Amino acid sequence: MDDRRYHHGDLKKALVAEGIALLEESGLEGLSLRAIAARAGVSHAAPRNHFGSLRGLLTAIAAEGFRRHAAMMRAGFDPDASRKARRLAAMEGYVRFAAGNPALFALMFSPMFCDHDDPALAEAGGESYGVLREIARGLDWDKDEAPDADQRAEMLLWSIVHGYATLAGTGLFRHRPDGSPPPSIAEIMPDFGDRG
Amino acid sequence: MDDRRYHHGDLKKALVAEGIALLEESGLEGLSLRAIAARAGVSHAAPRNHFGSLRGLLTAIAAEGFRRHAAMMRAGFDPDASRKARRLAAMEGYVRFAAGNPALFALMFSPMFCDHDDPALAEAGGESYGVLREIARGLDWDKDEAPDADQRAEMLLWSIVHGYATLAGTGLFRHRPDGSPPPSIAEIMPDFGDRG
DNA sequence: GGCATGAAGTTTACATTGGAAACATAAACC
DNA sequence: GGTTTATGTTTCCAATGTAAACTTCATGCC
Repeated sequence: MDDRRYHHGDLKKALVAEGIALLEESGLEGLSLRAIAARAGVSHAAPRNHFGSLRGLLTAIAAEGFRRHAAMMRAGFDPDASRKARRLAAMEGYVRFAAGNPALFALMFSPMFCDHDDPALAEAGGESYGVLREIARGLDWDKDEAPDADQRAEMLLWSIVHGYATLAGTGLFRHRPDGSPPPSIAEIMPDFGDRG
Repeated sequence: MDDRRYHHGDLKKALVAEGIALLEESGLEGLSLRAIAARAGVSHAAPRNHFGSLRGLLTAIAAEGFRRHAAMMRAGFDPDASRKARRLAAMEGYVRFAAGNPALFALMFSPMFCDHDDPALAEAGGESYGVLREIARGLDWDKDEAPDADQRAEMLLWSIVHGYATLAGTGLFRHRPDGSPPPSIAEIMPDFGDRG
């Protein structure tokens, strides 16, 4: 294989990969269409053929991010564990992803950079949300008798874990009086019961 | 007063005000140093004297945002109401601010745009956080006996309300099956008790 | 095999942006 | 009254995303 060939082979995948790599090396501010293209060894106009615009490329990157996000949530999933344990494991995966990929995580939830109406992104996001639905099911909290109990349990759980991940990632949580790192998500998660 | 005078008078304040206005008119993507300067009727190099760089200006804008944020949280504060009622009122203020000023809210929490180490921003943010501490005090949840119960109550409350505000603002919460808007923060907030 | 067709990349050009430096104006201070 | 310093302006520059014209190459058809 000649590595100086005119056509790249699978530039689409390569651009997404290089974009993610660059994102974690230089953060969101270091990201640019030209930098990504250079890393992939193509001209800065090449991405246009595959993604239309920078926004399109970022949207594809975000979609890949959601796939990895979902995977990391599922990573600690022990099917034999209690529902409560699996719930916490998934939440910790959520937070671990945000902490390990801060720039990518920020991109994924920024309508400024990526287009949440894009079908591919919506599907990838749905994959991630699916895990959340799974662990929210059966969550027993004080308002469970009402009609949309399920949706509201999902929203509560999502709010807690997303808020924690975002604030922790932004470095806004203060250290403990003794200088140790702030409490983990497990330490602030209320001990909700389970129905069924 | 001649409005063509060379010196502006209070350009510093004007730039922050125009920045916020532009932010809510055109969103974060419409924001630029040159656009703000033009709105204030000065050249694009003028802001440099007061803020050093675009990042400095955005940081000042974020600080003003936090002041308004704190004010809106305090807006529904009835000193005679129960602690629980005040807590919910402040949380609703938090969410209302985010919904009413989506771009400013996003800016305030984006380390990409503003410098959270800036003393002025830190102080303004502290003002906002102070309200949160106030309403978190006495929150009775299942882990309250432990040592840093207070900090953990603050973090939990903050995570819930910030997560909700962010996700709702990004439009990620789905509408109800019947088409009505997603549950409010009051509808998903667990009914924690109060100590003391 | 030869050749049209279109996908995939490159080159060039352009408007916009933030920042830097040199300069102009006015206010403040002695 | 003259100097100094804050405050704005002008001009220039490098970087960025987009667009259009051009090039290369793979594919399908006769």
